[in-house]
Amino acid sequence: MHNTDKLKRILHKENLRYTQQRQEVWDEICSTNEHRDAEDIYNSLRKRQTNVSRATVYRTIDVLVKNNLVRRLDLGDGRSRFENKMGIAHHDHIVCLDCRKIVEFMNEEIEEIQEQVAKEMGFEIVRHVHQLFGHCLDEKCPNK
Amino acid sequence: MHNTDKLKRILHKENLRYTQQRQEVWDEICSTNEHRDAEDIYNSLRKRQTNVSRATVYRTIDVLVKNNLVRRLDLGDGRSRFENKMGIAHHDHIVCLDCRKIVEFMNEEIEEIQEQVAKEMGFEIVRHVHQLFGHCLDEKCPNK
DNA sequence: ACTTCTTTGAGACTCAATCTCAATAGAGGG
DNA sequence: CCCTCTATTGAGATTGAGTCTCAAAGAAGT
Repeated sequence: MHNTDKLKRILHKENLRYTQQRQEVWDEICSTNEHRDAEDIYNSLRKRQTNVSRATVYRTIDVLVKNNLVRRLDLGDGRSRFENKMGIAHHDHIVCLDCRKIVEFMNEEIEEIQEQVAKEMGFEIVRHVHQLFGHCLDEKCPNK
Repeated sequence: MHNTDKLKRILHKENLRYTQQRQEVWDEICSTNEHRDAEDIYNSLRKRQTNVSRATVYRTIDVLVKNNLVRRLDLGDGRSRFENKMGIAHHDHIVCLDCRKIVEFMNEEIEEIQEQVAKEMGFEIVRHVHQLFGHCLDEKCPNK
């Protein structure tokens, strides 16, 4: 995997050292496409005997987010979720209020209009948050 | 002012009592169109000799938000902002990363497309969050 | 006025996230 | 390979927004 190279590159750029712990955190984040919070990631590491402290998990995630290897997701419930961003196209999220399922969506038209709107109002967009909350029509969803 | 009527109506609907403190909090929120957090509102009340406890401020805001008199805004910085919603049309927000200025925007086209997208993905939207973060081109902005 | 039930306030508590600082460990030079 | 110079780590303390507790105060109906 080139996960190691990628990590080494950004650490070097940031004048940070390549350490076992940072590699472990990055590996763990790359291991799934779920939307996990820092505590989940910390627990997954412990479960496989990899002891990285909570502080290091948080610190490493910050570096990864800053360098666009990871995306921070704020769903308004007080803890940040994280998703691996490597080779993943931009998208936003729809969240089911009943089963907490998170689905991704992407609409080029919305992206363009929002860019246009910002321009008209004298802003240069750096990032955006677009989340839809509602009820899914899934059979297995507790609401049905 | 009909602020009193409106408040009394929702308190009655919720089987809650009409109290001086709840009126004070609601009045304070109605007094500006800024996007303030709970602490700001609490401090404003104290400044004008109106002693309402922090707990009551939070509790009252929750009731107001639940009943659509107030909107809760989560800008991802860890504290909720609130805005009076009375007679205010729906809108979303653009935030300047440099001067923290908050500007409102509304685009019917985006609203329609997002509704369409959700439908296609099997969701019924209840609410949404759409925020743009970037740099404003204002002369007075520290970035310039 | 009496009774009942809700609300309030002060401060304790929660929980995610950040900070502290002594001990540990990269990375380059000799 | 060792040494020195820093950066990093981990355990636990701390922060800060928000919530909870519970005794005292206050609505609202009779």
